[in-house]
Amino acid sequence: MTRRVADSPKPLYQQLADSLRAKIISGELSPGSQLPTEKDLCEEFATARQTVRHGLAVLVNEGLISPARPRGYFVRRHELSYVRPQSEWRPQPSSPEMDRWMEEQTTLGREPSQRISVEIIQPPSKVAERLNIQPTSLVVARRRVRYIDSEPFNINDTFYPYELVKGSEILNPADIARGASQVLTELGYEQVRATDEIEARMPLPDEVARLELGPGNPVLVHRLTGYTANDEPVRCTVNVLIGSKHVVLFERVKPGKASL
Amino acid sequence: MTRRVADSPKPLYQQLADSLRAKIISGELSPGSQLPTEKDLCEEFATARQTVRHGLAVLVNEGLISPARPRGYFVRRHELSYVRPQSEWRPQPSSPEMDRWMEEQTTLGREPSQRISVEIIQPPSKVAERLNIQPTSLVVARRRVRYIDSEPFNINDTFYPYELVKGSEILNPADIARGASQVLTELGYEQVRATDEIEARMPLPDEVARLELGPGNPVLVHRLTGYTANDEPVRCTVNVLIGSKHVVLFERVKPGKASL
DNA sequence: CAGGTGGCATTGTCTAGTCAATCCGCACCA
DNA sequence: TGGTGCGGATTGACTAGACAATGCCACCTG
Repeated sequence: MTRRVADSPKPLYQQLADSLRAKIISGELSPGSQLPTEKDLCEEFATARQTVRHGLAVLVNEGLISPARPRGYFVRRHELSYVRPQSEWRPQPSSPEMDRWMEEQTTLGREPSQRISVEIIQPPSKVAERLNIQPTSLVVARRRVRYIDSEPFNINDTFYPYELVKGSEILNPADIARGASQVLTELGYEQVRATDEIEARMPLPDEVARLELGPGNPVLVHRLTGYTANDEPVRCTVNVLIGSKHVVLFERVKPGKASL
Repeated sequence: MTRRVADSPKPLYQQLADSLRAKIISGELSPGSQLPTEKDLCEEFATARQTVRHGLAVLVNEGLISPARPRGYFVRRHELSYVRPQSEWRPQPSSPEMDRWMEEQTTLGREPSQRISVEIIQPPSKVAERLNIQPTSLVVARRRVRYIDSEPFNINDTFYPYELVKGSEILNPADIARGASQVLTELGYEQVRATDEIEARMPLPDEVARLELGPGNPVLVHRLTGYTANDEPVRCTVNVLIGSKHVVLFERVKPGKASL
């Protein structure tokens, strides 16, 4: 038997999703609060459990709620941190122990940590294009997963043409306090120009694994290519940021106008 | 009866999703091609239709496939257009008939169109913050939905403090060929500085409606605030870009280094 | 040949159940 | 007092069906 009326074209699971979504957006159900259980919703909407689950799945995939088995469904929290790509040109961090990101997060009262690994590989095609090299030539991939309060925060993979950085500190899978771009400068490849490409998509399986993501969690992909004064690309960084945790911020001044 | 073996902890619907996802990523199933029907997959995986549908739903929500009822499921295409926020400082468009975006798209051989509406409202809280005004004061909201080849492409809503622009051309819900920021300059509020904030999230219901989005389609939100030489905010633009169709591009030069 | 029309394959919605997995708290025992 | 184990509530996985809705295509009709 179908409980849908001819006049109401919307399927029941959509009505359920709409109803709960409205409560979440209006704030009636605030972040962190618990939703009614599936059983309760079955009774409220006089329907089978599968239909209720279908409606809840819609909201899960919209990133609005997440199930915490077997405690129930909860409204998700969204706390955004700013990412400022331009800050890489700023003065060096004061502490020689930590890189810029670690220092920033510590200042904000969080507990940052990161896992670094280094590989020598053939570059992914998008990276090869941006570094202007053959896909068969070698690059050094410096891969980082960064954590805050032991929760995954973002992925930060930087690719350098192998010929440029061989034998340098960059091959060492440890923190480089003064920054990898400082090392590049010392090697004679100062990065004076950069392009930033930013896109949004759903994560790939390996990203899901590395960032421990569930459904309804898009990622912000920030691809940064750095060039020398001769317009030679020296590095390509691929940042994969969890959408619900990051905002990327740029500041621009009209050409010809005095900057601050 | 459960067909899951004790050794294989993955549920069947995940195995199905993994199997098809691998074929899509490897290219065995190329963009635009059709997947096996639900019935075929039921036989292949020896399972009930609901389980197959569950597996397919995973891929739909990952943005990899989309169902075209009743023809079957197809691998989604992703074609990205570049968005360059910095180009607003560039010389004016040559044609007096079209604004910059329309002209760019026409040059690329596409058929752009847009729907413009203007309202005078109280600003959303995020906009009020950025314009540094009370949430109860009035703003002019110039709303645009842009289409390419009659498919929705992005949303482009700009908010101006009402006091700044009242009586001007900006209240007119039509194309402003020389650009709205030129009008602001003529009114004595030249925008010489801007900040860009970019985030990724799943779309809200009104965005789903305006952009005709299905599941698995994250959006890129680009929030642009423009300031005068006195650091007064003069406008706040909220661009909602369909993730699978846009890349935002910035170019930077290290301070103190000569630009091109 | 143009236009309608009906059948068919396919996906969409929904039911009513079973059994598994997980976490939490409470009762019980040492 | 402190662990320890058990049970209950809840979500997760899956089955085997029914009927609706949609778009396409082949066929019939004028």
